[in-house]
Amino acid sequence: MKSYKTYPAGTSIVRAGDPLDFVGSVVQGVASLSQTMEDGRRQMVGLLLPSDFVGRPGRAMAKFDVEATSEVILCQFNRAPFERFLHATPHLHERMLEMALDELDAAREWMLLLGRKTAREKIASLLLIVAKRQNAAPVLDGIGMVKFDLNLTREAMADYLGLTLETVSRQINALKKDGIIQLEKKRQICVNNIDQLRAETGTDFEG
Amino acid sequence: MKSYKTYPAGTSIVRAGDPLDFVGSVVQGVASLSQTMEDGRRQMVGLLLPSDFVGRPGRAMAKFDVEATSEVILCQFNRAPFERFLHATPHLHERMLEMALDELDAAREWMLLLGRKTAREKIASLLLIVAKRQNAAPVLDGIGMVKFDLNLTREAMADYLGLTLETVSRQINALKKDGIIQLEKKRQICVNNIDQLRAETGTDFEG
DNA sequence: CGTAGTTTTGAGTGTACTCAAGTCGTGTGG
DNA sequence: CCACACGACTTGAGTACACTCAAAACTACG
Repeated sequence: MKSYKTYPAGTSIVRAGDPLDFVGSVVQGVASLSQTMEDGRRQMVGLLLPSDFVGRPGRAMAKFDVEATSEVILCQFNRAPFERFLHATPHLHERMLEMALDELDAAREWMLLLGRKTAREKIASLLLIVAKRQNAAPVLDGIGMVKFDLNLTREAMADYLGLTLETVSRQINALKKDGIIQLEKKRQICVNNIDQLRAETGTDFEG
Repeated sequence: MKSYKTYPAGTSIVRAGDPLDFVGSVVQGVASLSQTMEDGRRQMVGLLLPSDFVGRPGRAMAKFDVEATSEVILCQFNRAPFERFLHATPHLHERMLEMALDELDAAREWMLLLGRKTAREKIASLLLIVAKRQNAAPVLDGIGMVKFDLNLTREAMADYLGLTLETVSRQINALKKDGIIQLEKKRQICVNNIDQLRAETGTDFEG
């Protein structure tokens, strides 16, 4: 019933429309949930980090693509036995409801970003979110200096933010030129002052 | 514990940040769930039609604005007794989980619209969604002629689609000039051929 | 008939897109 | 060890789609 599986970076975990015979959760790595239009336009609709749930109980068909952005370790459960267990454990529904509602809130905040924020605000918001999730404690310190890895290509960021990869590149370099961030190794971001970054997101909390 | 309340069109039902002491569901009318930035930019993150749930069990503070777009009748439950009832009725969690997951899917499809669709595709998608929800059966008939009311101002549509009201107006009139739709009374839409409209959405299913 | 709200239309602008070339970094094979 | 190739990233020039600002037309209502 339960198994661990490793997916190399860049590979597909599930494709939209495929039968989906398992559910699971991310143990390690970064996976993305996305949607693609016939002409190739792509929109990421979720960033799956460790502890995030994959799949939907009660649905046999995948609705979105799931891809391993970095190498991903997934803890998988076969769907049928998992659902029997779910029904035998009423308390679990409550926990899953909590998780679904949290994701729904996050999706709605993302809608504000996609619909109304400028390219610069989108980039700043993404950096702030990733900084928060990867590095929860230091964000709160007084000086506000934070360093973290951004395990996403420019293209993945673009798909997440509803931009082109060129615009992502230009805006990241603009933030760097303005002294908001520093780049050490292309994918490693150093934020000098987290409040300064927050001011660039356009919104107070989240971003 | 349970009561019905009527909100006139254009009034606020809940404001983000306010204490929220009830949950409920829409009985009649159209309400909107939205977020506003300090400088006034606004993004609708949900369209609440009859049968849709309002509020989040377990949270005392509203995270989004809820407004009556048309006159709205809400069936309300006080939060504390509702939550006691929820805990005494484990089966209810399952039902609420289903609803939350459906909303999450809808939110994710909306993210594709906001991030990647053109103004024309956005309008066509909105019209198709409202047509489906208000008028489920006729959408499926052979000829594909559908008539329905669009109880939204141009501004509300703009906030939902991440556009300006001027762009909404221009695109609606463009669809009319191209013979995809007809306008009877500004807010009443007549779709000649639903498949033609679907072709304008950029995606297969939903829109 | 006048006023306020909504919608349409016009003209000009700007942000992000497209297309294209060039640079950097890393891994491979001669 | 260097040459090369490949992918990721950067940078530039030109364009287009949607935005902004402004005015006019339509609607509803007192």
